[in-house]
Amino acid sequence: MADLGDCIAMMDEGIGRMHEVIPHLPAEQATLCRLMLMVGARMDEGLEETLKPHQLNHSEFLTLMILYSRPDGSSSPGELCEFTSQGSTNMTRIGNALVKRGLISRGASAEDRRRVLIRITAAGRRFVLKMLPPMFPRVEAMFAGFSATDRRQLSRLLRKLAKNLDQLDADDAS
Amino acid sequence: MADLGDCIAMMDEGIGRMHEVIPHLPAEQATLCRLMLMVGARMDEGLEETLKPHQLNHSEFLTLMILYSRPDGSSSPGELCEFTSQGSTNMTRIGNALVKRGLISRGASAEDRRRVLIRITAAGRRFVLKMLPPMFPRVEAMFAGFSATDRRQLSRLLRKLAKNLDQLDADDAS
DNA sequence: AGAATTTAGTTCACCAGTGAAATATGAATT
DNA sequence: AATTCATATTTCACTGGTGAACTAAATTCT
Repeated sequence: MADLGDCIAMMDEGIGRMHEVIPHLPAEQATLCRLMLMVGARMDEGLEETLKPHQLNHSEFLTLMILYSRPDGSSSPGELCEFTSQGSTNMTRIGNALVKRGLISRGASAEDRRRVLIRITAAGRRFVLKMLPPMFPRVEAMFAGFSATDRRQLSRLLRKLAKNLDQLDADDAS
Repeated sequence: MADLGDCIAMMDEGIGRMHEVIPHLPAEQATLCRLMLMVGARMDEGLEETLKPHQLNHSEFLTLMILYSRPDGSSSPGELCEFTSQGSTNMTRIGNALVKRGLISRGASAEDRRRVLIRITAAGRRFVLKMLPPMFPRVEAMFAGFSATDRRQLSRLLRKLAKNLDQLDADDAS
């Protein structure tokens, strides 16, 4: 796998040269944009790699974590789609996969029988409790050398960025 | 498309509840991790959306931009793989697509005939110069409300995070 | 020089995810 | 009761990307 540092160096040079040719290019913002994309993608790859031994992919993992973190351990496909940013087509497949492994159960809701009720099983909970702790050291190592202030700042800036992105999406839609 | 703000609120609650059950969970780092993944993914979606009218996907765009930003406008598949973080298989397909549209040219290298020389064409340059400027407002809007300090901080923190990720990958490999 | 190894790219078969359309069913509105 | 709307699933065709096997050229090692 290529070094992120190298990719970043390449990008800095590249954007620098582009900026000379296209003076009104917002170089600083473009750089931040590319940084986010690169680092985000690399984190995703890392996570996917971590999950592989457990035979899970990112969206299955996320689905399971949402269910686990729910007070009642349950949700509906639609809601899971929303919070995992997955399409319903894919959520059906994710559900199939997790049901087959016995980590979740799927049944019709009592009140509204259009709805499907998805619930994490006892085995699912055990699975999460077993697979999660070994991931902690890696997550901590990612932020090695980050002061408490650094972490607060990063959190603040990412949330601010998220808000701007939501605003952009809202503008597009209208 | 679901609101990022909602997803983030969900995550904050979820990680909070998990933290009660699993006290040694590194909640702050996990939150930062998820924030990066969510915001990164959303930026990726936005970019993909922006590129769709031009019939390009992210990796084709990136490939083209790297070539454009090169002093001599040329590179090799292997090098492009490295900096786009793509596999060679996929780079072959990207090349096919861009050649078919006349945006790049592909030929055997004179010195080393295993190598393939990829070069952006005049049409490719015109294409970039035409499609790029309309993207600037969006990039600027992403960082609306970011002070100069905010931007510097974010850049610093992302680069730091990148360094840690490289370190982790290096450790894994050894 | 000749064999073995390494490097660069391509081809092929596959997987994960998407978007659209069809189906089914229940809920809400009138 | 009929219409409209909401929820979920399935199927199908498609995109983007990957791993494994393969080809060809160059480099290294006797």
